[in-house]
Amino acid sequence: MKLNRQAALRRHLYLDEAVSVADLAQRIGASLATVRRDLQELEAQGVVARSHGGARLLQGAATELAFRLREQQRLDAKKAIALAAYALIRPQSTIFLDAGTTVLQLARQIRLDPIPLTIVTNGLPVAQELVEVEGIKVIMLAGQIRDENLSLIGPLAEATLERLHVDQLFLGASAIADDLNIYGRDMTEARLNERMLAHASDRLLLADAAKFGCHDSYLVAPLSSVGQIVVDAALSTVWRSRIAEAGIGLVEASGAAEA
Amino acid sequence: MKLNRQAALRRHLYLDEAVSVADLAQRIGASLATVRRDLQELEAQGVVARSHGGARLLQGAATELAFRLREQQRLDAKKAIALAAYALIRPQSTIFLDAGTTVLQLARQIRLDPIPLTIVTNGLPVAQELVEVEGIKVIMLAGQIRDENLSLIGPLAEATLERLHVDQLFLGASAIADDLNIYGRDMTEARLNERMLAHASDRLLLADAAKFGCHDSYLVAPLSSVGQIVVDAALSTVWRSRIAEAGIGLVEASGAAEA
DNA sequence: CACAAAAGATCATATTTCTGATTGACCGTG
DNA sequence: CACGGTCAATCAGAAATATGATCTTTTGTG
Repeated sequence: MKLNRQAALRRHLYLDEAVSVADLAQRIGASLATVRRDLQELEAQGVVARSHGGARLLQGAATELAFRLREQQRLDAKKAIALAAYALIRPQSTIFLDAGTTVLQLARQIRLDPIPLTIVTNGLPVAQELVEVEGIKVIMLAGQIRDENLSLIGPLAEATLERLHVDQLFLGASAIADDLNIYGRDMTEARLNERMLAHASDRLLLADAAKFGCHDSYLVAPLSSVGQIVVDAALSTVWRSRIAEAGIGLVEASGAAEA
Repeated sequence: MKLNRQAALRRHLYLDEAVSVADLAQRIGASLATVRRDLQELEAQGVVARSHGGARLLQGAATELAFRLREQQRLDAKKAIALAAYALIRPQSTIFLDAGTTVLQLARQIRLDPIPLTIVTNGLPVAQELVEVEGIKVIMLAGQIRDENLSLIGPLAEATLERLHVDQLFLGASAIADDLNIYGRDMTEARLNERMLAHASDRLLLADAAKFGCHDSYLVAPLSSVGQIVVDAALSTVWRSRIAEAGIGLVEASGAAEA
């Protein structure tokens, strides 16, 4: 009850930047006193800043919230894809996990059912997930932390990459456009992702159906530079044939994913 | 109440490896049912494994618990030292924070009262603390994650270091022995710490009084390789004069420094 | 300085959570 | 198969927490 309410508060604050206490109380259906108390808590957590009459999200919390939301989008598809990708991992090998939300689900899967592996990643959440898991050795790239998705990027990350080679690369993507190219949201991260491709024997792209036919700002690499694509069942036949024409392997995640 | 009890459970499990439910109930002063429920929760959290009659800590949780305990030890002294060190930071500069628990307190202090800085670290908890803090740019070293304190170590970390130079280095230590050398608990990390010293203009050692006169396994560097030492008020006069003799600056943390 | 809106404090009620006892089910052992 | 020990489920009382109303204090505004 309380948590729902606070989540609703966050959502409204995220949507509206700055909202009055009275507004929030009305929208959520709680008393002014309760909203104030909730805002107090959120303030103590460093999520919001309060002023007379209202409150607004702190800049840091906004990006964190956006990340959480992105993580929840098409969660079932992501879990299904992660499960299919999990089946492709070879024990005792070295794999690379990038910093996307789909790949994060793969990390969760590995945590739930550990396989002896060396895992290289540039994603803080991925590392967090796999730390202290039995049989998993985690190696991180260097770099500057990108707040938006807690990835490590930049020259230092690329330099670290130069010293590594992995058996399998599991790559996420922001968009797979109609021109058969993979696109990303951040320039430096897109460039890093492109470099990753050169340092892996097998290259797998993890992308749910909604990513296909979209576009984003920065080119990562042509789709043909990956060997296999793991998608959920919702992918259109048009795209299936396109991928087949391009000679890229397609792995379809079966059904909905449950624990 | 409940949290205290569960903390007590963890502690007993940490001390005794495997303990019977009846034992735990008696030691903690709760009913069997309560202990079982608590163990259920801890099991769901992945902290313990239960078997008929008792429970034991999972290997991963043990190291995490040890870290938490270490973090709590002499917490007041660490906070006081962190506060004193905080005052020495110059805005707009680039500083290095190592992966120790004292330095982690410094990171907390910076988070509470942000200064525009570029912060380089090899500690995951430090990065976690400073991510998304206004005005702070966080850069991580590469490397393998060491479970015991979530630090990044190894050849990759050292290689990253080669590309960096910072204005100030804030170094923790496991022990400052009578031979006026700094010692560490892990060989690879000790070596990394030694390398850090070469890449900083100012070198500060953060250590509470209890660290002096102790010994540990791996040599980091001679004490004289740091320019200043930040300690709490409890440091003995013997050590004060020793440090003065060695020509090393001493910064004393004011305020509370009791166990 | 006066006014109104908002925030804080206090309190009684409602709700949730926690706890230990009881019961019956489920092992493994002799 | 009987037995001792352990576990899960259920329940009722106790304790903690959440909530909204009311009242007082603070804050911002003209």
